[in-house]
Amino acid sequence: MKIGELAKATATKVETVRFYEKAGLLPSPARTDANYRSYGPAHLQRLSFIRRARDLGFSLDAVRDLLALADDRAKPCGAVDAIASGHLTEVERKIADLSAMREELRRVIGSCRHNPVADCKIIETLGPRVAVNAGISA
Amino acid sequence: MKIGELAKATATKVETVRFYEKAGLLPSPARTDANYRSYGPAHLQRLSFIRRARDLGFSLDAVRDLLALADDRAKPCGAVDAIASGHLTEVERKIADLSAMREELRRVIGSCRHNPVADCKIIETLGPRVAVNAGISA
DNA sequence: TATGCACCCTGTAGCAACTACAGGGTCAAG
DNA sequence: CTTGACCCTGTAGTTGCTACAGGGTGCATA
Repeated sequence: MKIGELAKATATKVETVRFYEKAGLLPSPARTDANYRSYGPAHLQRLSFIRRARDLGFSLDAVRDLLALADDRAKPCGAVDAIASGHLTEVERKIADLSAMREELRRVIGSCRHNPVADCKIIETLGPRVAVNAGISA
Repeated sequence: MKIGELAKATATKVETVRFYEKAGLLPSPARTDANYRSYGPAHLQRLSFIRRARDLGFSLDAVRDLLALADDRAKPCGAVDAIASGHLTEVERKIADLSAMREELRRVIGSCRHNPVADCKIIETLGPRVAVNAGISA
């Protein structure tokens, strides 16, 4: 399959596919006589892995690690586990942050309708979270 | 107060404060004789607003809009509301995605201990989400 | 056969939002 | 009077793409 098809199949832009190749995440495929990239099912598999991992918030570096581990199928699973565990912690933190944010946005949106900005709670909501213990002189 | 104090008070790096100034988010402060930036409480207020909004995932553009609206306190609240609503949708999507991810990570971490990578579920878990309706010939 | 048009190629430059120097100046303490 | 922590400007790097520019390929259609 050609790059455009692969891109479509994985909801990726063509440029991004080439970017992943240059970044060493996706192996360079065979080329046609016309120098077109020619992908097989393994590439599709791998790119969908990459996309999904990226969607799930793994950095390209983390994806690289994961792929390396996936390729070396004899190795014990501990390393994968470590990456995933580290990531889980991060994900849980993000969820907590975003949940707090969601509540504030809801509150803001709920309290904010049809009022002039002067009465808009968003400014208050977002404004006054200053670090206290910093010894500021003004 | 000097830039280092302001930075500390808002958990921001000095370079980032200067970056916000150059980006038009934080007004240029007065300077001392030594050409040091000299900030007042209004700057502290505004920077804490910026930091918090950024923390909550607003883009610099959105923050700029928010600040403009906050400055022009006569305007109706609708525009603020629109920005916040748009952002809420995004946040809810992110939370949903991350929650799904958290569940998968937990499952993976639970099932993956002490096995070789060949039996590691993380690869399966991340792999086979391919768009179906794309008319691929292989 | 020609001539579009969609697709492919490489390479480089740009985006957000910082972050990190390099190469200097300032100032208070010891 | 020097040492060290701070400040200044400016530029270049980072991540993860995205968007050209300037060209080549392949297939249908007039």
